[in-house]
Amino acid sequence: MILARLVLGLLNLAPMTGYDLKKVFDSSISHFWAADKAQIYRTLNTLVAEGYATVEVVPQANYPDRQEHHITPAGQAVLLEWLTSEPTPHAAREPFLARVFFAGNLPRAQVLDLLRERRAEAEAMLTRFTDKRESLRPAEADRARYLTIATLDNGIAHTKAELAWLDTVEQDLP
Amino acid sequence: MILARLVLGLLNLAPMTGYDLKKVFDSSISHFWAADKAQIYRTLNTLVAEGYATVEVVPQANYPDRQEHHITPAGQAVLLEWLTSEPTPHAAREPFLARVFFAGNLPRAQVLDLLRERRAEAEAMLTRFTDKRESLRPAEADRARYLTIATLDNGIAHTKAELAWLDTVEQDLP
DNA sequence: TCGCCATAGTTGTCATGTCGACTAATTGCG
DNA sequence: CGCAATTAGTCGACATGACAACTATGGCGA
Repeated sequence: MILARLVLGLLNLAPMTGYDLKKVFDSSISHFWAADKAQIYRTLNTLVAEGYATVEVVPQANYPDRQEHHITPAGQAVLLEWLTSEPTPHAAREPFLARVFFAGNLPRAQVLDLLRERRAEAEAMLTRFTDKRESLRPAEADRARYLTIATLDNGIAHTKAELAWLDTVEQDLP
Repeated sequence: MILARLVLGLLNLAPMTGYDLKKVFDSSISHFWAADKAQIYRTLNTLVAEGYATVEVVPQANYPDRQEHHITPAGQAVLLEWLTSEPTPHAAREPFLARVFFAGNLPRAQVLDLLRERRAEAEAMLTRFTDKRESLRPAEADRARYLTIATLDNGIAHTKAELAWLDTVEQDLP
């Protein structure tokens, strides 16, 4: 489970509850990973069962108890191992390109619709990414911070590449 | 099932067996979709059950019978509907970026290793893509052909963007 | 006061993907 | 001659993901 590695990575930065993790996934991580709430909680359970994390129940005054999960040394070991292991080649899966591939029988106008919808999506993504990027601007001297920002820059670069591709296809489409 | 749509798209180009489909997926489609053999055969079964495809058994002299699957008018209808329907936003999932995000504690040299492995992968992809692109060069006047080539160009554009991103990260990494 | 929102987490079910083993005939290579 | 590869397809089991419903509590605004 790769999600287990990501969760360990986050727990390594700070102890967190499943609820916290979900929020981090939806904010800082959303540009390269999406995680289901139920999946996160189940992953935490397996991590505890495997000894890669421990739970500390923190009572709160007006809110439900926090089940704070802490990474263990064993957990840090598998995290490190994951980071340095051979990457398994990522299976391509691009639903939009699938549509484009089969859109040959459609009238030209409908193909252009398809492309314009994609453009709208890409433009929305680009503004989201650049906005976030602006808010993160300072402190690039430390490596960890530089790398997290670099993942955002990666998203920005790819989104721009997508827009440039759309430019040429919209122009040249016979 | 989105795989069902892709299979319908291919059956719409020509009647095929599951075996044929697998080969097409692994050659013409591999740059944007990966499909498991078992999954393809099961998808064909459901397509037949739903009335979107029919089977024609074609005996062969020296090889096992071919179970040629043909798209039906109903199948063509759902294919068309898919092509023109709202695209469902694609959940981001980039294992490599996940590693980069958490690689902050690693020594600089190991981060560079990670990046160089990625570069090797990207360069291999780029040559595969451009090779295929060379072999496909002529006949861009017809829209269907243009679009299938455009999906390849999309892969090339993104791979180049990835390499450019790697250039700057490898240079600037603190 | 009613209902919604935020906090925090659980459970169930279905869909989809993944991996590997298995059948079976034929062709080609060394 | 033997063995691997190609053609063609099937089956079972498990992993992963997705979606929704459900339990609780307390704060806040209309």
